[in-house]
This record gives sequence, C-alpha cells and structure tokens, in this order.
Amino acid sequence: MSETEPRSEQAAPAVRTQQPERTDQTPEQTAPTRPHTGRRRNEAAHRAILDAALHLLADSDGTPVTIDAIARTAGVGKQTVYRWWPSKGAVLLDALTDRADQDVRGPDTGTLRTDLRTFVATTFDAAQRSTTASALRTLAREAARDPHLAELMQTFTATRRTALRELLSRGRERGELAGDADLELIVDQVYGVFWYRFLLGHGPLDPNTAERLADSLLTGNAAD
Amino acid sequence: MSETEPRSEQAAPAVRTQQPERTDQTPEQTAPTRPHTGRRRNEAAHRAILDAALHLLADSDGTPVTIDAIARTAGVGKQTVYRWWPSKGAVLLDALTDRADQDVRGPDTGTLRTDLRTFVATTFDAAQRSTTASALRTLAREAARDPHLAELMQTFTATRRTALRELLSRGRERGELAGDADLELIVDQVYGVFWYRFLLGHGPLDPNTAERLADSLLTGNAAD
DNA sequence: TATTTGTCGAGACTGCTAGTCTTGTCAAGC
DNA sequence: GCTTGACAAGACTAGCAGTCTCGACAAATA
Repeated sequence: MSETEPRSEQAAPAVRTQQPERTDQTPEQTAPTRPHTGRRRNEAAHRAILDAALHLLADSDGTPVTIDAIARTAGVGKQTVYRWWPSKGAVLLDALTDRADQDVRGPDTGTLRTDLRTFVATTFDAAQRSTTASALRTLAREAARDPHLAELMQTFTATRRTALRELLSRGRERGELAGDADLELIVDQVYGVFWYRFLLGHGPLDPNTAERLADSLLTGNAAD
Repeated sequence: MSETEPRSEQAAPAVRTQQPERTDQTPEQTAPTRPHTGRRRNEAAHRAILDAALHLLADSDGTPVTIDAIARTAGVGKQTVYRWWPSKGAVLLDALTDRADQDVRGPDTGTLRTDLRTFVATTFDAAQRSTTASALRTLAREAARDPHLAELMQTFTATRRTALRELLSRGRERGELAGDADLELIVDQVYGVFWYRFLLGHGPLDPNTAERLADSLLTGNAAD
C-alpha cells in the first residue's frame, strides 16, 4: 500500500490529519527551515504498535480489536498511537499491509488461461494463510462500519483489481477473449466470489475452485 | 422471514431469550395450562416499531441505526422493543423482511437461459428499489459486526440461494449445463458479484449486466 | 549546562451505543 | 378489588473511539 501510506524509516503516515513535522515548512512564507528539534520518534514503539495490531488482528476470532488493547499489548500510551495514525482503521490496515508484498504484478506467460489460473489461485491462497486470513477478515468487518477505513481498503484492493484487469486486457488483445467482453464484470466475478466465500466461509477457496472459476470465465467470454 | 421469527398475532419471536408466556407450560409437569392473564400485547406498538425501524434503515446514509432512535421514533419504550426482539439486529431484519415477498420461487420456463436471466435481473432489480436498497445495505453493514444478525441473514439468503440452485439443477438435468458443472460456484458467482457491487457500488447492477452475467455463466458451464 | 521543543507512558475524560433494570401506570381477566 | 403482565420513561452499566492533561524524558541549540 505504498500509495496510501508511504512510510519509510522516519516518515509519518500520509493520512495524518496534522503533520507536526511539517508545520515549520509553511510554503509561501520564507520561514527559516529549522530541520528538527525535540525528542525523536521512537521507532521501537512504532514497530511494537504494528506488531501488536497484527498479532491481535490475527488472534481475534471475530471480536473487534480495540485501540486500548493494541496500546496495552505494545506497552505504549494510546496517544502515541493517535499521534502517528489518524484512526483505528488506519493502524489496522497499516499493520496488515506492512509486510505484504506490494508489487502485485500479475503473471504474464503469454497465455491467458495460465495467467488467469495462476492469478486466481494465488489470490485465494494468499488470503488463506493463517496469519493473514483472520486479520483480513477482521479488517473487512471493521471497514463495514468505518467509512474512512473502507476508503483506505479500496485503494488497497484497487491495485490488485488493476493487475487483474490488465492481465485480461492483454489476453483480449491476443484474441483469447471476445472483443466486447466486459472485463470489469469478469474482475468482479473473481473478487466477488473471493470476498463472498472468504467472509462467509460457506465454500472452499482451494486451487481446484480457482481453476474451475478461471476456466469457466474464459469459456464464458471466449471470442466467437 | 417467517422461519426465523414466526410471529403471529400473539406469538413471541422464536429467538427470544426468555419466553415469559411459556414459563407456565413446563412440559413433563402436568401444570394446569392457564391460557392468558394480564394486559395484552399492543399490536399498534409492534407495528410502530417495525415501521420506525424500516424508515430509519432506509433513511440512514450509512450511519448505524440505534435502538434509542427506533424506540423514540415509534413512541415506545426501549424495553418494549427488547421484550419482543432479542437484539437490535433481529428488529432490523424483521423490519426489512416484514413485507418482503417470502416465496422466492425461481422462474421455471423450461429454458435455463430465460430462467437464469430473469432470476439475476429480478435479484438485481429488487435490491435497487430505493426503499429496500439503503435498508439492505445498512443491514449488511450491521451484520458484519453482529454475529447474531449475520446468522439471521444467512437463513434469509439461504432461501434465495436454494431457489437459484434448483433452477440451475433443473437446467442441468435438461442438458443445458455440463454434467459436472459446479452449481455452488455458479450460485456464488451470481451472489458474489451482486453483494460485491451492491455494497461497494463501484459497478452497475442493471438489466444489461444481469444478462451478460447470466449468459457468460451459461456459456462457461455449458455441456460439451 | 540550561533551555526549548516535541515524544513518551499513563490514565482521566467525553460522547456514543447496546442492553438491563426500575418505577409507576394501565388494561385484561379472575 | 386483586393479580398478572404490557406499557412509556428513563436511569444505569459496560464497552469503545477518540481527546486531553500530566509529569518524565530526550535531542538539538544557546
């Protein structure tokens, strides 16, 4: 999620409401740029918060994760959390995407069937990993109530949607899909099934399902 | 939702925690069945609560509907709400399904393509009606946090899923689908796309989309 | 070294909500 | 007239997000 939270070693999250580090920059005024004063940010606390959040997200069996719990687990004051993240959702999303693979480039083997099968199977598989799965589920549930978090998640999923759309687009140009195929609808069929089964858990998200889904989408939208 | 909340003129909801009306029945003991004493249930209040809930559900622009607001709008004490429904979610779901068409029998024209197109289009259309749409969205968001409500909603949606599955099953027996077609996956593609677009609102749920989706599902799962 | 600036942990506090409990009232049957 | 149970009103508890305050502490500067 580098586009939403471009954190580096010392940078603050982009979504901060106030950015204390930048108040001295004040463009248009030729204020003397004073690089930094005062105590520095505690990186250990920063890490501890993210770790605690991820840990709680993964452990919580549906029960919502509270900021109090995160702060207590991290051995940190609540204000320290709110100093660096604007809301609970931002912390949770940041914790989840912190270590996630950011360059979601879809496969490009030259054959749409292979690419799509791989993409769907990889998507299903990645979400199933026990560390991620519970955390992602909890996050999605939180997003249902928190519009701010929902927005953050949209930009997160948009990256993956785009990768899939481009994968399909390449295939369509090669004639492996009908010229008038509705790529957006195909994307939604993949992610619709994914989220539906992921959140409700009433059906499998195994490699076999991935293959069936990919193949039926190809056949259903094949060139005449 | 008569299967979840079998209310009639005098019956209490099935999901009640305590059932004051039944404490005197105590089976195994041949207690004298005393039919009823005390003041009767106020049907006007009952209706007012459901109406208020539906009204608030439809009006709320994402903001959660509170029990206080329902009670106040209905001109009713909070305890009167909790006397007849076990939780907020139960009230909301009951309000939404109160007037809904309960016999969700899928169409059966003898041709799968027609049946499926109609079913999908009807599903999309029904959810879009302005009265229902906002209420259903709010309800789904509430269900994300309230496991009890989630369970109630599952039994609600199960009826519709079954209708679709049977529609597909009939078509498969007529040879309009491959013998090994994964009906459950097709059902999930329909409802996956539906809920995905309905909740996120990033793509249309119009008749054209319904037709495309139905046709691609048929082609993608056609008999060889 | 002393001062300033800004972070830290701790925890009190506000505001909101679900759900419970209490109180006094009212209606239906005995 | 008495009992029973529904009723409106509203106080109350418990949990949570987010704010505010406090005294301690660390980095840069004078």
